[in-house]
Amino acid sequence: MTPDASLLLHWYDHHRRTLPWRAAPGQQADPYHVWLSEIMLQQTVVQTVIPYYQRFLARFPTVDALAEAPQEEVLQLWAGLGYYARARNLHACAQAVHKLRAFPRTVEGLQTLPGIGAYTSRAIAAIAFNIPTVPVDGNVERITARLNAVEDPLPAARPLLARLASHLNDDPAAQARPSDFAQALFDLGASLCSPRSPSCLTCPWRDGCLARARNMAEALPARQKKKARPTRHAILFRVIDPEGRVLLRSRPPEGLLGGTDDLPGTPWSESQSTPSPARLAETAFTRYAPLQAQWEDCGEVKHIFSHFTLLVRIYGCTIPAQSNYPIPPKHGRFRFLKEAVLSSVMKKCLLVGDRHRPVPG
DNA sequence: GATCCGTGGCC
DNA sequence: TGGCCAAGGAT
Repeated sequence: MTPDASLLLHWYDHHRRTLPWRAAPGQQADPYHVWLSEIMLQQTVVQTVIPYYQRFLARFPTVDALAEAPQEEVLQLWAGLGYYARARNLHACAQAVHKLRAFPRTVEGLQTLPGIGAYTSRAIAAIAFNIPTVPVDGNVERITARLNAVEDPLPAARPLLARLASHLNDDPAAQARPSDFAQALFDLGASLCSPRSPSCLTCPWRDGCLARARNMAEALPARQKKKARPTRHAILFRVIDPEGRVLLRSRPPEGLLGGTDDLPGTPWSESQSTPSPARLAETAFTRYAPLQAQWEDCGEVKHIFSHFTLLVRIYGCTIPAQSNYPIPPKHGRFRFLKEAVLSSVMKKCLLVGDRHRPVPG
């Protein structure tokens, strides 16, 4: 069914959330602001994004400023947000837009840019350029699954939900305010039509909603069961120099935590092929330690990634002043914390325990 | 279609 | 505690 768009827009006019990247009512949003926020919001909640968004905008007021910045600085500002390919693509996209002199104003044109896919292209087109299109994110999938009582599990139901969602735009009232309509869908999904305990009683679309009629809103959309997360183990070494710097490597530019810095140590092995902890430690000290030292156990860090759990044992040592310990470059170089690009997992690894810690920065 | 790719909050 | 989920994209 196609619900009444004017009911949703009326609700939105009274319950609209104020967000840093949103234009004031009746105003046109800045495409740069919309794009930057949408990239950050991919798989990331609003409250996490807000401080990052503010820092980015303060440092890079325009897309050209972002394009001209060194990638290292972009990554540093991004550090902690996760999915670091987004930062790489963000930078590449800024440079492409800089060359084009402006953001493309069509869904197809936007989608040719790095980091902009089916969802983000439509979000920018609708919000920044007022083009009548429905961006289908997790919110819109959930709303659509409930309106139509679609019981097929995600992700297989995705094409069906996208097709159904596109019909939300059939209502001329939606096409009259594409930017507001898209954002109204997000606000509805974030507040009333939430994943758990949806507030159907006050929903502007309660009357036509099949899931509500069948009392199954909370159970939708169904999802395919995810397979269990394996555990990987590693031993990492925290070497502090007399100035309080820490020995850090640069990770390869692509792949897991691409472009961030990390502590030297063993590979992050699968638990299957992992020898006993004692054996792993022995191998670590002889094969992977950056130097021979009296290693002190600084503790364990557990970190959950999207597709595996990491258990890290940290061993630390502090190099005495006026001494010379040659360290092969493959183990990294000494850096102050503020010079480093630190993922959340590495921040944990640097802070655990109370000895052999780098100076705060 | 399936997999890889972070992080933090919630119950 | 552990599983779930969030304004997805690239390969």
